[in-house]
Amino acid sequence: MQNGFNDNSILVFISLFLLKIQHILRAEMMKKGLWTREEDELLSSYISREGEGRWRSLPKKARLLRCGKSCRLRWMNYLRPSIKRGQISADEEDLIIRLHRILGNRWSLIAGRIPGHTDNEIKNYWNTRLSKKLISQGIDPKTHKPLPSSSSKPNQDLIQSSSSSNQPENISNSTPFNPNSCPASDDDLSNSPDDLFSSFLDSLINEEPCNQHMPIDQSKHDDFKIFNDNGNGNPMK
DNA sequence: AAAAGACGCAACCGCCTACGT
DNA sequence: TACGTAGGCGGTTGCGTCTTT
Repeated sequence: MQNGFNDNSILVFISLFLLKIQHILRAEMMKKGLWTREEDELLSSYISREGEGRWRSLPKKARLLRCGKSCRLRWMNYLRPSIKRGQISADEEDLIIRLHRILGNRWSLIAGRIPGHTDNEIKNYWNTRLSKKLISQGIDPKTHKPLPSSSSKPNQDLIQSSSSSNQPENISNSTPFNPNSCPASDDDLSNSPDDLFSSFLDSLINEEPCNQHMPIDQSKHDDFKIFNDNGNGNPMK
């Protein structure tokens, strides 16, 4: 070739082009919408054989016409054996409200403390029931403070906005979690940051006084970031 | 009985962080 | 350091079902 290209480079180019076309066609063919029983069985049996992870390559290996994200979501929210998929009890409902008052819309963190229920399930439950329940009780579901007395009746604007991004007022901007303070017991002194965060949450949920805040070492605990984020639900960089 | 509206929930989308190269 | 990929999260959408008219 005189212009700088040889046969090999043309072949490479064509191969890459065909791969791209294949990729586009596959994306176009991806199925959306509700999962069928057959798809659930394919996904479950594949994960039971190969385990979780590698979601992007999973659909092809499991012979599913779904994107990896869709497979992961289906497994995490519905097919995992640990999910109990039942009615949320009154105790759990109370816990969700307490946790939401502390954590805001951090559904995954809330779900982490409600065994057998997923973040999506709790998010839906909050948006469809609990927020309305609080409004009917005269409580602002965003701030967990009493609504203005003039609007004690359910307010449609509030109902609609209650699902939008919000932040807990009482914690996020005032009292950050300090892994070094307020151990629940002497044993906690040797606990991991996760345990300490858990104890911290427990103390907040139970409204125990915790006023021995010490200088904070944020690097010791990832969950600390939730109290210092940028307002969109994701920790600050 | 049928149409319209409301509701609940599964799933999608876009953005982010973590991690490997 | 920059970039690409995978996984995770919260907000939103859209569809099926239920209720009301």
